[in-house]
Amino acid sequence: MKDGLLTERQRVILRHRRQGLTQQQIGDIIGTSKANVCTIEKSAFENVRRAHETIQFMYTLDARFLCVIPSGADLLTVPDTIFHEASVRGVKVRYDTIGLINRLRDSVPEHVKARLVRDEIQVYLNDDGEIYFE
Amino acid sequence: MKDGLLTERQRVILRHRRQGLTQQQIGDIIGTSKANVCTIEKSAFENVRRAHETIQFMYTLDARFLCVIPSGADLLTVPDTIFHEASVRGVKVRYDTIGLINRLRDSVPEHVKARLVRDEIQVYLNDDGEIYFE
DNA sequence: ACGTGGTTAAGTGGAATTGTTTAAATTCAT
DNA sequence: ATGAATTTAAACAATTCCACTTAACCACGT
Repeated sequence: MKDGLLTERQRVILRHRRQGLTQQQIGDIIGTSKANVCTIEKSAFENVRRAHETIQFMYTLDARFLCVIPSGADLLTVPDTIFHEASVRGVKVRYDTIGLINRLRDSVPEHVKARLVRDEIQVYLNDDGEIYFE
Repeated sequence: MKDGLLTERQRVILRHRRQGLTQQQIGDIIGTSKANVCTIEKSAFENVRRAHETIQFMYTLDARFLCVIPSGADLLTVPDTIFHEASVRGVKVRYDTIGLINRLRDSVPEHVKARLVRDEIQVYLNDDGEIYFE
């Protein structure tokens, strides 16, 4: 029954940082190097990012699988695919073409390179038209 | 650059679970025992709980320390303590007495037993009157 | 050019997590 | 109360994560 993702060390550093202290100052206080403070702070942010991603995933549980975008697809063809699959299921997607592309880029940027889909992407659709990528 | 907290195994089990499958059925599908499915599902939920707690903590970063509720305090005395400390700082709490108690129970249920505060609770206050417990 | 603040990379010891099995215990509907 | 579903405990190997050091690198303002 541990508490959050962040370690005591990570929390302390985030707190001090929010107070405006420099990494060097924090290092002096907690007795370590500025490089170490930097590393710990970085992994703290990484943990927060993963926490968000995890919560995001839980939303996709309420969504149903819609389709898969194959690796190598042209990014600009993705919205039409999604609109079509959604209309088949009788659901109106709550994004337009541009909105969908932006949503995709925000959600799984590591799977997109310019106009190219570099890795296969799973698409999920909510009853209220929300879209999730994975 | 890993993605969320949940492992592939944990995500698959949560998905199948949401589809209504039993642990035995899932065990057959992914090739392991029902006991193992249970364990993995449990640790998945544990991870989700920690994700929530983590982003909850991030909110407290924007908040300032308000006061500490000592272990053994009567739950019903907590709101008045908080209202008083908040008014000293010139901030209007955005909850009434009942709302605060509910907020507290939702936020740190493991620190509350009936009317008794069993473990010390840190209280944080936002500029807009939001309250966070830890 | 120097100092300050921040970031990065490689490596290390120790702690924690994951998936697993086996076996026992518990809940729960019929 | 019988059986199915779920939960728990203990133990284990493999993996991952944490904090840390050292040493270097980048960007800046003076």
